[in-house]
Amino acid sequence: MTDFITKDKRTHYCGDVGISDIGKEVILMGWAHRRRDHGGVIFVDLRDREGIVQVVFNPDAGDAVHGQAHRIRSEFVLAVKGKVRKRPDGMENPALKTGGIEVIVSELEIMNESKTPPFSLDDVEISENVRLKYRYIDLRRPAIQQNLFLRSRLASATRNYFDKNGFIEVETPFLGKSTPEGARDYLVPSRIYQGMFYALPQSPQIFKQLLMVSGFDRYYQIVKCFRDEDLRADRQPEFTQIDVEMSFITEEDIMQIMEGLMAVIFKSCLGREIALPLPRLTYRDAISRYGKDNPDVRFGMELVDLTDIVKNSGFKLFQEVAASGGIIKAIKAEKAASLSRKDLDGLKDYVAVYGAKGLAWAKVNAADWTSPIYKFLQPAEVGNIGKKMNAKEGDIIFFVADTPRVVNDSLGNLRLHLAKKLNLIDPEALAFTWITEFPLMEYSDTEKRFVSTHHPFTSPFLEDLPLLKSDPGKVRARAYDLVLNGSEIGGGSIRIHRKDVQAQAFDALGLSEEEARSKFGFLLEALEYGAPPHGGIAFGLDRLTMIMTHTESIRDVIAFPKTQKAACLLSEAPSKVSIKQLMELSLKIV
RNA sequence: GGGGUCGUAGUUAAGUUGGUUAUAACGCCGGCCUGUCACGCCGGAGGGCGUGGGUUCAAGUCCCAUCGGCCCCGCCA
Repeated sequence: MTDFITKDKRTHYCGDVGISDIGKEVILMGWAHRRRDHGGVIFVDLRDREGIVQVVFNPDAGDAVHGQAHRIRSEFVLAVKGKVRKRPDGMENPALKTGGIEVIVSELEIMNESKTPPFSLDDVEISENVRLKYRYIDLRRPAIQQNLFLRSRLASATRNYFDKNGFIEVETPFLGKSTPEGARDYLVPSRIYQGMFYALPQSPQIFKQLLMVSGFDRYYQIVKCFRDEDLRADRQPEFTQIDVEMSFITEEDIMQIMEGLMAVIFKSCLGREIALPLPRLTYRDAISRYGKDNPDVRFGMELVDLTDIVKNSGFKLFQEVAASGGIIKAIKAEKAASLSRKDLDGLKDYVAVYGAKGLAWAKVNAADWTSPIYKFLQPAEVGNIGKKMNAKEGDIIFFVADTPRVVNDSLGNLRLHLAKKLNLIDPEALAFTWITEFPLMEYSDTEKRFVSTHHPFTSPFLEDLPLLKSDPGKVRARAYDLVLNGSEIGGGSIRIHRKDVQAQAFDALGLSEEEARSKFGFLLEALEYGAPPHGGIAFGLDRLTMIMTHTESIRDVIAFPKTQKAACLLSEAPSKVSIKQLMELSLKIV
């Protein structure tokens, strides 16, 4: 009897056995992916993380091998010893990396049996609740394993890059202090201080700034962050950031370092070259041309402002919107004849989600337009619009007239929607854009005050400082986001390093000195002890992995993700806790 | 907080205007089979339709509530 593992070590991964191993005796361990039992000869596809190889059980191998092989079922764990053989002529399987060879088994151990799995690893369309409940089986699927391997290589390349460039990785606390502003905190009750709570970090923001005050100069960390907000296809309550902070630098230095990181990551993980430097767009231009601050620039179809052309239009709606301070913008879908009348009407519902009360469209013909609004427009208007939009026969123009916010929002999203529908996006393209000059703060209708666009420690442009009191919405921030293929993959800023400027910022945010002192007192005090000029950035590791693996869901790049209701179907978290636990924390469920 | 969509054997789905014992494929179990690779052939088991109410002579099919998966708006500095 062979003593697998203790004496006979595995010699190869299944997927690594190849032509060069012909004639060798190998020892393989893995899972029975599929069996084909012919009564006589039995074939088993043996699978491990590196791939699949066909192992063959011949009747002449004896009962201890061939007899046992009849018992093998899906996902049994096997160890086999055997000789690698070139497959007989015409029996090769080109679909398999190892399809040129097979292993003739001389010894077999069934190391473990398996219940019949709830789903086949080959089925692609298993409902997600089943997949998540049996995540450990789901994670056996090669496609997901590939995602996690790439994620690991990405993290490794990142650490390597920062190590080479003089950065130090420092761990910051998970149990911290709840801060106002920003996302809802996950809270952790304190046993020792009854009635008090820690908060899990939304990001290590303040601590990394303190590390700059301490003189570490260049910090990075690959770190979990927690935000108790509602989930989306690209949002999980716990997610991973590549967090960076540097001292004695400007925006340019940070952007340059991060562009280098992107180049290294894409080169080492995917073999792709990134042309540097990366293109930039101001926030203002991004909104104006794409309607969003995370524009997908893999295709055109930019937003065109028609307000001047149609403000005196025969179409009353355009006239009224323009008169009341609104704007009229349009996008042009080229050669969009494939869109039916029904499609066009359906798009109305699509933009309604973003607050648009209507969506006008116009099919451009050789001499006129087919459009519900054509009859209201003067010929000169039609001509000017067509000219400004460079419209050609077969194009379709979409108009939205509303407040700037609604117009940009709805057309910006419609642009994306149409691009997908019309197949305008090259799935292999990598379109990076830096977005700069964000507004420092925006007015919040719900809070009835100005709130930070980025966070309250973001430095304003010095020349805009005087506006902080008079017109806070106009102050530009020294903040920057990196957008890749329409997804915000990172963002950061130059921080305020002087206490007096920080106080002005808090003041503009409506935070009193006492409030600021009680919430951020330790940071304010630190700024008084020789804080260097500093700034940083944080990247979303999960989103970056999504783009690199072409996955639609963040759950496909996280080993054990939460559902949209923030539950773990595998472990059944969250769960009730015992009265005893509650008592220790002096908590009562209301 | 709101909108949409889905929930029927282990899995993926079908299920007519409510009407006998709820279909299929794959999987599973048993038998046969020495070159398959989605092996093949023969036979078989398996669910009462997410859950709880209601309407009806009769409910996967209609109504109400509720639970859960997914997508979106709000939210996410």
